[in-house]
Amino acid sequence: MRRDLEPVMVAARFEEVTVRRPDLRAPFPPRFGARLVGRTVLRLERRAKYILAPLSSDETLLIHLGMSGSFRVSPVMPGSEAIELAHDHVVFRMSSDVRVTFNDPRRFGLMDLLTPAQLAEHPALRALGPEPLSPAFNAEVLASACRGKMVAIKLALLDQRIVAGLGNIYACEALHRAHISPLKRAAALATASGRPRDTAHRLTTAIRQVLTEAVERVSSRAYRANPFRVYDREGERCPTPGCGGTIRRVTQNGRSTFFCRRCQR
DNA sequence: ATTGAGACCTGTCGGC
DNA sequence: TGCCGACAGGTCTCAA
Repeated sequence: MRRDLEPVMVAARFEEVTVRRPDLRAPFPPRFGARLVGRTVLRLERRAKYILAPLSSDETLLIHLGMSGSFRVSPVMPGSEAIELAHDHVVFRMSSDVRVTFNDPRRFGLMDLLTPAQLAEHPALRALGPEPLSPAFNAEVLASACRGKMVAIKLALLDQRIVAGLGNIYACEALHRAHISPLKRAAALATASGRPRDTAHRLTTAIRQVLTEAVERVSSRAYRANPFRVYDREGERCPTPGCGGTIRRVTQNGRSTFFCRRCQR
């Protein structure tokens, strides 16, 4: 999403902001539109699953897609009306002559406008753990964050304080690649037998792999029906070479986990 | 402090 | 065909 929006939003000005439905996950801040119009987007950054857009006003636009949010970019054609779909909640008309439309059926998404002080103190942003694709994330860091944790490793991976930006799909996919059972206690990572940190190392490597491939797949628009090895594949054969197991679905804290009991221990 | 359950909201799908 | 429950890529709050 960041890569899609960057070319049309960075260095562009908000010409017009339309809020059709001001109640997403949280209410919009006061004078949301008025504080955007006339401002320029300096950069588009991502942190975990948030997009941050620092503006020429020193405020920062904060965006989260929730479960069902999406953006679409369409050219502004002189004399032709914009197409409006169900659940189009926010429209930005930019000086780059595009419309950027936020669509979100479930309205779990979020848009906020933060002053520098609010940005620095933002509780959700402050609590985030390391970015998984940055050098700050490695086997030592992961193992140490998991030390003493009695929760299942799958749930620890979804905890944004431990690692930032992993969701249900990629937590399942990473554990499968690393051959680690999602049911194992997180603490077991820190005390795994064998070479020191071997398990944690396999997991950090797998996390980097699944995320790197996912970003590549999405930004190249090489879409397939189900590009995942285990997610939403209950009952299918495990894709691990020579495994022969069957993908199972279990529920952990109300979320589905897909894994192979045979090759994930 | 940690953990699990429920809440938020709408759409889709499978079974009867 | 129509209804109903289960489930969905996330996060927050509350209570034990």
